Amino acid sequence: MLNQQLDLTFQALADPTRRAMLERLTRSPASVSELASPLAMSLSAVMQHLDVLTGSGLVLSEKTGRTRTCRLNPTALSQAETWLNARRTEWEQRLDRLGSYLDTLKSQGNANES
Amino acid sequence: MLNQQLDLTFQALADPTRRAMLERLTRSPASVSELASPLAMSLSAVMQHLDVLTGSGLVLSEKTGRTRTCRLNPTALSQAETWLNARRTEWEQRLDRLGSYLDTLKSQGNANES
DNA sequence: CTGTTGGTTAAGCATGTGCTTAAGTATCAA
DNA sequence: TTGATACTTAAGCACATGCTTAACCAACAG
Repeated sequence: MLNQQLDLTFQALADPTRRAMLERLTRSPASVSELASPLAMSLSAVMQHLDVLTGSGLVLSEKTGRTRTCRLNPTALSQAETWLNARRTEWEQRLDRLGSYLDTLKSQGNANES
Repeated sequence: MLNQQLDLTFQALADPTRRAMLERLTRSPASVSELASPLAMSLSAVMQHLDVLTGSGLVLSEKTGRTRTCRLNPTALSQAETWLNARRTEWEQRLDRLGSYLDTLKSQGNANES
């Protein structure tokens, strides 16, 4: 299912540490220890966050020598953005329809009201 | 931090049942049992999902008589959308700055096969 | 008043999440 | 080869999550 992808993406985005890592990666690719250095937790914990991020597809990484370089993958990001955008758009369209419906009611009401 | 709001919002969005409830609410407001009827779980479970949705601010509800009517709150939605948009935009700006460098990297080392 | 409907609350349980420490495995440098 | 560096894996623990069932309360309807 494609929805499973959204599960993983939103779940990954739900943690402030992981969002901080993503914000770091929007500036430039980084190694695991570069990602870890500003964070007040063990390297192992950062690795586990990184697993969530790569598991969701939000982050790609490859290893050269003994360092792993991580970078943002915008595809998964824009998929989540698309879902949110669709919801907001549908909601606004509904509001528009409701608006004109209310307008109709109003003019009808003027005719029907005693 | 105001980021706690993002935690709650993304956490709420990370569950397929809750996203289904939101999609239902984009069409029209609904009562708790209307929200529950297409879902294969107890009313109590739906209530708990609803608590998460209202707790994140994504859904507003008010009770009249014995029925509670729920409706979408687009504000929290667009806040999450804004965060995603900012990340993608920053990433694209970075890509623009480094575009030719990435092309160089690609033609250098990566003999990418199917 | 009596029963039904619509919702709410509480308890319990299995599984998931976010850490920790400890013990690896490969590089790379000297 | 010896040792530091950069990550990796495993185990364990406290707490959160996503359900369940059961009991409960507050409108209505008859």
